[in-house]
Amino acid sequence: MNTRLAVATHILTFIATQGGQPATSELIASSVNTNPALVRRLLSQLAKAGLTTSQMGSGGGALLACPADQITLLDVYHAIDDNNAVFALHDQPNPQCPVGRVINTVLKGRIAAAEQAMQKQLSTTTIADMASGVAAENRKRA
Amino acid sequence: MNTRLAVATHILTFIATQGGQPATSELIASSVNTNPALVRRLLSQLAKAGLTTSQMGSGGGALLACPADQITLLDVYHAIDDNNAVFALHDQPNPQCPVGRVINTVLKGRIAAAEQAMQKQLSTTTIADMASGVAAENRKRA
DNA sequence: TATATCTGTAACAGAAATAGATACACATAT
DNA sequence: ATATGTGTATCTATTTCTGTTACAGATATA
Repeated sequence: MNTRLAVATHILTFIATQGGQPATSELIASSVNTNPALVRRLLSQLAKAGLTTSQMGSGGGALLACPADQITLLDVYHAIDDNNAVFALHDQPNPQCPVGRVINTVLKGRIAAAEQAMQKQLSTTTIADMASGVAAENRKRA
Repeated sequence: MNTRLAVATHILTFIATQGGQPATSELIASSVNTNPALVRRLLSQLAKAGLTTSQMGSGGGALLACPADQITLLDVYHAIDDNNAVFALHDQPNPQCPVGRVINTVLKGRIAAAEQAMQKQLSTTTIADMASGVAAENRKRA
C-alpha cells in the first residue's frame, strides 16, 4: 500500500497542465507536497519507461514524452515498479504434502487473473482523462 | 506485496482436504513451511471473519465454519486485512495548487475502480475450486 | 483429578520497503 | 562565468512483514 502510483500520476497530470512548459522538480514537489529529490527519483523511472523527458540545465525541467491521451495509468503502474505484483506466493511450501506440493501452481493462475483484471481497469484511464477530471473538479468548486 | 493471501488460502485449502478432521496449527504449519504461531495468527483473523472455527484443547484444531464452495478468495482477502487497499493516495497535496487541490478526488475513483475489478475477479474462485484444483494437479503429476 | 495437547495472544527481533532529507557532480541557458 | 536544474548516491526514520519464544487458558483422556 504505497503512494507511488498516486504521486507518479500526480506528477504526469501536473506536467500535462503546464501547456508544454518544462516543469521543474521543485515546482512539481510543491504541488505534491514532498521534496524535489523524490520527484526526480520518480521522474527518472518515468523517463526510463519513455513517458517523460527531461531538459537539463537552466530553464529545464520535465515534459511528457508522448501525448497525454496516450499515457494510461497502466503505463504508469508498469513504469514505477519492475515487479508489479500485488500478491506474492509464499516460498517453499512443503513438497512432502499433497497440498503444499501444488498449491502455488494452482494459486498462481488465480492471482494472475485478479491482477490482470486490475491492470485492465487501470488501462482505461489516461493522463488526459486525469487532466480533464482535474479541470472539471475545479470548475465544480469555483 | 505480502504473502498473507497466499498463506491464508493455503490454510483454508489444507483444512478443506482434511475431510472434517480438525487440523492443528502445527500440521498446517508443516504444510505451509512456517511456524505454528503465524498460522494461528492468520487463523485468528479467519475465525473473526467467520470462515473458520477452532476446537481448543487436546484433539482440537481448525475447521471450516462454512462449506468450502461458499468461501471465495475475496472473503479471504477481506479477512486478512482490515484496510484492503492496494494503492494509497498521498497525504496532503498542496491545496494552493489547482492540481494538488483536487488530484485525490479525481484519483480516488479511478483507483477504487481498479481495486474493485480485482476483487470481483477474486470472488470467482472458491476454496472448493482450490481443493479440486489441487487434486487435479496431483493427478496430473502422478 | 492430573496430565498432555492445543489454541489465543503478547512480546521481541531481524529484514525489507517506503519516504524524507542532504549533498554533489554534471549539463545548459544566459 | 554563473545561476539553474537534473541525476544519483547516501543516510535516516518509520512502518510492515515474518519468524520466534513464551505462557495463560481450554479440553480430551487416563
